[in-house]
Amino acid sequence: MINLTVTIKDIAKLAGVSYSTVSKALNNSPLVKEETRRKILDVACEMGYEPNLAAKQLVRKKTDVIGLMWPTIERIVLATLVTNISKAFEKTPYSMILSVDAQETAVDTFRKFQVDGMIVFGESKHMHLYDYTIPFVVYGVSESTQPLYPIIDANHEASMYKAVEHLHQLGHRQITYIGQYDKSDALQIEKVDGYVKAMKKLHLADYIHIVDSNGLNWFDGYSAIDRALESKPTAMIGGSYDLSGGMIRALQEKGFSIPHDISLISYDNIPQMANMEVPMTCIGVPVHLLAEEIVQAIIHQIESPTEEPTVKKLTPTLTIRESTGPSPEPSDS
Amino acid sequence: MINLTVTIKDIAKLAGVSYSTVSKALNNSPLVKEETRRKILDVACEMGYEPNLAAKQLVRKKTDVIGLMWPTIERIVLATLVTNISKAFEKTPYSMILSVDAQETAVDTFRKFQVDGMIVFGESKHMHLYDYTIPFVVYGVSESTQPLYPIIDANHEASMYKAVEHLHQLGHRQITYIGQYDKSDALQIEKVDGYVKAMKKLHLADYIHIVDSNGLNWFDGYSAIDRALESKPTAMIGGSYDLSGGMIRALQEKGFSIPHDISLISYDNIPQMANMEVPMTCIGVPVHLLAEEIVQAIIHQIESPTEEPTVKKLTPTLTIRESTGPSPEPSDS
DNA sequence: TTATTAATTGAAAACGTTATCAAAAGGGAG
DNA sequence: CTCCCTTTTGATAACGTTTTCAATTAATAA
Repeated sequence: MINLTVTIKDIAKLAGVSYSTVSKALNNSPLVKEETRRKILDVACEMGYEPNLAAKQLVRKKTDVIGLMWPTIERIVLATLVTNISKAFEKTPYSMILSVDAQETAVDTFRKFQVDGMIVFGESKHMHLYDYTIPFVVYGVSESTQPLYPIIDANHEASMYKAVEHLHQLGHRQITYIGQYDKSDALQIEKVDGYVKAMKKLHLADYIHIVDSNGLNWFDGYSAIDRALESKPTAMIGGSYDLSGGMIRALQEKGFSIPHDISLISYDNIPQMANMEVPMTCIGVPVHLLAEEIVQAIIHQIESPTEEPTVKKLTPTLTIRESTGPSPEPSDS
Repeated sequence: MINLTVTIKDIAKLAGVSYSTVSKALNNSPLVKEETRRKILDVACEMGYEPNLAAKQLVRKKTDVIGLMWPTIERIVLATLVTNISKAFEKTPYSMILSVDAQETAVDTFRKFQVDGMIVFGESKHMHLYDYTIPFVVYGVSESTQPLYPIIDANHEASMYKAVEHLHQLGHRQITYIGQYDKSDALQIEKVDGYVKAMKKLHLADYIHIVDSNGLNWFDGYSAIDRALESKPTAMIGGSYDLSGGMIRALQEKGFSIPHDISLISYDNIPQMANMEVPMTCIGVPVHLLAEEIVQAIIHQIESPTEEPTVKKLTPTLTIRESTGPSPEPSDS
């Protein structure tokens, strides 16, 4: 049982050494003899010692804490990423705290806490985070030119290419895309563009069919199916997790068997994809890798802050499960 | 612009006073003359002074920070509550940090940060949070006997009564309930029980009709409508926000007009209810009040921790919007 | 005036660490 | 046995606050 009232001095007394030696021992300094280190550690453990973060921070001027700004908590899309980032931090000396406040408030809170760095979801045009001196990285912003801050993002174009390519290799030609086509949402547009480019590259330009789901929720996918079926596709790509859930259900209700009659690939590479009504083949950067990269990026930014900011586009993975199979039609194209 | 390198001593030098006086001035101590206080505050403001939390914490042994444990971040139900709690804290001297880790990890993190208190969502049977010395309150646990820790919860039975009563007054008799009936989920069961009790109390026992939605998502509500219509109801009560969204859509697709043909009340009292396809009449504790109560409870718990823990059941509010109206049938019962 | 009290200010200790040196102990070599 | 060098340990000064109590100043009464 941890006891927060035990200090380094108590340990020193019990171990019969000076408290500066205890400090060194606890920080694995090479300056202390192995034997005494062992003894000190034993005593510390026995007393349930837990270092006082505030005291440490006061002298080190470092908190080993990173703040994650997530003002749009109601939009669940990022929840899985957040938990994965949290887990990724466990393997590092850093811990993470989360703020759900508006960006201005959040950055103030983090400054008060003196976090060593920040992770920012999306971009806020009205804020100049780089005016502050806290290192930060941004996730999920499309920016190809020289950025003002380090950006981590998935390579959506490459994702779409992999999806189309996979279906093409299985003999599919009529591959229909269902997703949101909202010009103000750069991320969605990038997916659509990626789909179009990939189809063209694979000489499937004639088969391009984009169905605007008018949203990214379950029911948007469910109700887009009728329009999608107009092109008599043998395969479909769903633009996001929730969307694909609705698509599966609608197809099954109409008597289609997946993947026998129609193959399905979904965007977003999260573990939940394996637990859907039909285990989903999906593309995208696996969310635990994404988390890992984001964590690495911010730590790098903290520890060598001088470098020029770069955009890091992560290579997506195609995760093949049971929702894709060979095209039912003879591929006589 | 805030400058974290400015200390109390810098201010003292510039203001021509001792740094202990500065400390008092900044803490609004009555021991310092108004005139000097003013001057010090001016200097502090001009220099962009921000107190060092670590130093403060070291001597005060208090952080003014409260930790919120929310391990099931993927279940969005509580997101609105979290943002409201966060906002509620803005009016207090406390700030909030969030941990999405498993309870064991979360409590360790919070201990390290030396939070003054914790808010726990739901209960974890395997953990004895009261073994630790940090004050905490629990939200959303049904427990009527003498609890081991302070509990805040909505009065679900009273909620249901208000809902049924409202519909009854509008002349409705056949009031059908759609919700999850999962025996292992105490909260859902409480709602169903509340509905049954209310119907009986209002002499509507013959009209009781419970439709198990087998879940709490949008589509669960959507697809439960057919079964609900079997009893030819003039009114329905939906067990949660998402559920009600699906119910509205299904009813509209079938050509029912709300509230002309069928009245609808939803459980959960969140602002989003006003923005649905049909602005929803709803019951439940308004989420901002709930947040307020939770915040008050943990602060109380911190500041007078000796009292016996109690269960606080909050009185629900019926918020009437456009989804309820008079029964289309003559109320000749 | 001078003594007495009240209002204001300041000096210094404390909070629990880390970090920097100086001091002590140990180990060879001459 | 002494000297020097290496290893290990310990004193002490920070870090930026709050808090306690002593010291000063101002105000009042005698």
